[in-house]
Amino acid sequence: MLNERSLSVTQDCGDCPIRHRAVCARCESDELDRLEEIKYYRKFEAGQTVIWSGDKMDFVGSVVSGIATLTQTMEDGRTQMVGLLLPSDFVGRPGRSTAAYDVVATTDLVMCCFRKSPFEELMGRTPHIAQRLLEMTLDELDAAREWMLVLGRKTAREKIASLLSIIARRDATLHLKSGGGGPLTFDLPLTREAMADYLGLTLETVSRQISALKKDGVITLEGKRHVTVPDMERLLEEAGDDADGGMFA
Amino acid sequence: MLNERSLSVTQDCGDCPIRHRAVCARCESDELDRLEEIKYYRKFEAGQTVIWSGDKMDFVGSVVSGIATLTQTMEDGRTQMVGLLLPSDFVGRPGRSTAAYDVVATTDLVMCCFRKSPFEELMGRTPHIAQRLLEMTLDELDAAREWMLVLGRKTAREKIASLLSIIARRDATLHLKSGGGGPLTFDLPLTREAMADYLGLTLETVSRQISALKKDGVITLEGKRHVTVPDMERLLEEAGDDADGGMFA
DNA sequence: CCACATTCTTGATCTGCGTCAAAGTTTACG
DNA sequence: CGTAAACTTTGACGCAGATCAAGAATGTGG
Repeated sequence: MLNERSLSVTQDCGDCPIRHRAVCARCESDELDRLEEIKYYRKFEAGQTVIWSGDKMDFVGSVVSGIATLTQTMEDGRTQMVGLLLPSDFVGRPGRSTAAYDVVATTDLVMCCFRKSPFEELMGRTPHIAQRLLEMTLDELDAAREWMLVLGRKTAREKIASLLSIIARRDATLHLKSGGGGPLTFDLPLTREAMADYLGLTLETVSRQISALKKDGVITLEGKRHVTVPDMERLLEEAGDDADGGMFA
Repeated sequence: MLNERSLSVTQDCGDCPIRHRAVCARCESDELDRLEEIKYYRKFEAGQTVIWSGDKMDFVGSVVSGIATLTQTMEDGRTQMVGLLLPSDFVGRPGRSTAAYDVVATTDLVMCCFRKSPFEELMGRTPHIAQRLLEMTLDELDAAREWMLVLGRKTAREKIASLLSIIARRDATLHLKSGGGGPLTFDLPLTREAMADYLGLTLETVSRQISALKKDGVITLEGKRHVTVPDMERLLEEAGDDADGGMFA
């Protein structure tokens, strides 16, 4: 999910997504990569569903490129996004055989998968992998809890600002831009509806609040998706975090 | 946090909370228990703060008895509970030295703690512990995501019903009551305000919705805290989950 | 280049929940 | 046992965000 640690792993991983440093960054071994026989790629087009909640899931894997979402849906159709999967993020859990969420590709997506049972075996033999996975899972747990605050207590405007902050920060990390005061620029990888599902809002409210932030000079829009943030501090204030501490401490 | 797996561990643990089966349920070893020199108990009274967000945290540990909450607070005082710690639940994370949340005892609380660095060392040597911790963390992540749906998409009434369902189910598990149609009975371990903080509501709304559920015969109240659920299916419907599947599938 | 589907914006109106206020109930303590 | 503190309930009212509705912008395939 969206958080700094898993992103810095992406950096580690460099342009070599095949070697699973995301999972095995700390150990010098390449055991995972030797497991050619249980490793395979899967490609998805934007909009395709990777797996449905409740389906049998006989693999685990990580995102190589593209973006996927994890969503939960109630019978009456209300949906809540519970995670955003970025390159290097891991999906699936050892010890469970069915998917707990719908996983949907929002952009074209490449995943690198391992058949589950050999992976589990490997994990039993290789303490580093379990430890690395634990670390990543703890990061995701922190991100999920961060998001609980956003969902439970923030206003619509703050929610939008929080999401934009996170995306801006991710992009800054991915592209190694300076953290200093200069303007930041990025593309929204999500439709208004997907943003609404992430934020627990309606797409109309998302649209209105983005317009409001634009009107107030917090952001600039070029087209519907390309965002410029002239002053990151300002955006963080709008998000309800203190400028330096808080969410990104 | 509140979920079935960590609770069933409490069962495993029986009345022997000192042996950390919660962490080490699968392995036959008792390594953790041999580490007397790094293990110590801490007791807290209801209302006491175990640790403040941002404080240095040089221990990890699990709850032996009582209940604690994890909360996040914004500068302006808005607070969101992000986790409920029940007996056998684990606090603290290997690899991080400061607390990410306020941890507060809501009842009298006993925790069994380990100094962090020896624990981490042990974890490095003992794959089962890392694996068990991973499993517990994944359960917590699922619970957190479950809660994101509650916070983002459910109505006040559904939120209350969801919380009551979870508490009822936990109690049923702890006391090994039958899952069948009979009435369930339990005490609320939280004030209205704490419930509000968990649900992203105000305490007034919590109070009103509890009154409404009482009026509609979904629950019965004796005093302010003792709840009877005549028909669990009904409560689950009110929570917006299908009666059998959904949240507790 | 045009038709048609998506996605997005904006407006008008409605409503669930928050806010403010007051009083009732339970618990704790001197 | 009596008084204060903490917790809970209930009411009146307002507002943030949902809902309903209509277009505008953008993209896509023929």
